[in-house]
Amino acid sequence: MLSYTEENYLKALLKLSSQNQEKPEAGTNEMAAYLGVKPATATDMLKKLKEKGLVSYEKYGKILLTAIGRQNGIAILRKHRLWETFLYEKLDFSWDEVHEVAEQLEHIQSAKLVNKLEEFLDFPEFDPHGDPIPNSKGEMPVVIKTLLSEIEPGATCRVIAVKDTSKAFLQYLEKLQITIGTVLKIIEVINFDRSVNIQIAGSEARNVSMKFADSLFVCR
Amino acid sequence: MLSYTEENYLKALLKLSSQNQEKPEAGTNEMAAYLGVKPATATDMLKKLKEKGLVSYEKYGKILLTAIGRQNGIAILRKHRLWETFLYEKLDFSWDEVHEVAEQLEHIQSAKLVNKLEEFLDFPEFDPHGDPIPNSKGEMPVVIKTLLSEIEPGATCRVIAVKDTSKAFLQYLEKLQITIGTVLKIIEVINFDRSVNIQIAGSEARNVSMKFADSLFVCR
DNA sequence: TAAATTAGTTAGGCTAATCTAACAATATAT
DNA sequence: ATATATTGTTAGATTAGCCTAACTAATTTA
Repeated sequence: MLSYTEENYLKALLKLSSQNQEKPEAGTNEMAAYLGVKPATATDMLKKLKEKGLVSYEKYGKILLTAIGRQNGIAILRKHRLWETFLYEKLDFSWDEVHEVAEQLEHIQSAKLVNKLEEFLDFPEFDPHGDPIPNSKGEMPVVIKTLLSEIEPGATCRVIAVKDTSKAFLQYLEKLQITIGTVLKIIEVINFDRSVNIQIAGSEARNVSMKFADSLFVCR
Repeated sequence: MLSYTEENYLKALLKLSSQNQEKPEAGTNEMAAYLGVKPATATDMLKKLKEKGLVSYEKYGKILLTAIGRQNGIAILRKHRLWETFLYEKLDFSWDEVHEVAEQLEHIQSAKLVNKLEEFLDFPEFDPHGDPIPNSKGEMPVVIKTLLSEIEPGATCRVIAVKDTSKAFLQYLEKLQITIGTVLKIIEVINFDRSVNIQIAGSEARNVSMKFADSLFVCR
């Protein structure tokens, strides 16, 4: 049985390692920053997780999840995303509110609960942010994600996920009436500041920043 | 903000003090036994809760919840019973399975979550065991509960709640097809062992033990 | 490549919640 | 009313998760 805290470390490690496929390991400082603790604390916990066979790591070396560690991490991710979906779809939570409550709900221990919840939600494949939900075997759909900033002018694309899940960004999206599935047309890229003129769901064109275009995943 | 553990102490105190109206206080040993800790641990926590103004108590004296302590306890009870209702009604959990998962869910911190959940469940007044669910103001319906063992022979009554919530009892009830609302007719009380012959929802009469008749609340 | 910077570890301490063992107060029974 | 039993408290130790300060290893830069 994993503690609340151990689960958070595994989830962080999973998140950080899946961020770029090329670098499937994380650093102590990076982890600590992500979890809001000091590096010394992370070192302690890593030793403990290593003892338990959940991560592989040597002093000053790379930190990697073991198969079991990854499996556990995915189980938590699954719960997190199912709960987000529940809050969004059934309880009318907004896009930017679901995360912090799901952070708590993901630690509830009950295999029956998560499976029944999944059934109740009709086996969703994606959470409200467009991220894939692992099934009970830990498998999840692989989606080729492209940043909005990488789409060539003139092309049309569909929003499939957010890269940035901060409240500020999610609230801005809501204001722009952009959600998962919204169709965007790239009108032009302004060379001066790399900002982009886009058309949202066929309405009038408007300008968004480079930072914005770098925070949204779309598919062509 | 209360810790997970503090919440459990408040809930225990509320439970023990509402058990008999005549004795609205609990003892250290009683509390400790209920929570599965040693009396010394309970003493420590009581001092802490007193510091925080949640219980009133002096060394070797009676333990009572303050108004604020009671309020907090009721809020937890409300969450517990709403989650039980959710699990039972929406996720097809059985009567005897809801409690242990609700024990975890009741500690989730989000005012919005509990209110939205209540709305989603259509403002239920009673949980699956027949216990009243406090509303957002902490009020709950007062129900006059009579034990099955106190009903006179020949009379008819309706099951309104269970006194014993153990798995063994709940599973037995399920087997007998007794649930909240089931109508029971008392045929006779056997003097020898105080067992009772009852008719369940109009079907054939059968004998149940004194212990059984002492574990079920009915209304006339 | 040597110095400076960054990343990571160790040692020692703190707090919350638990324990055991010993003790003190209260209640009960002859 | 005193002895016994029950109930409750204190003191001191333990563990998990966190901290700071001081250190060491690895990496980057001049």
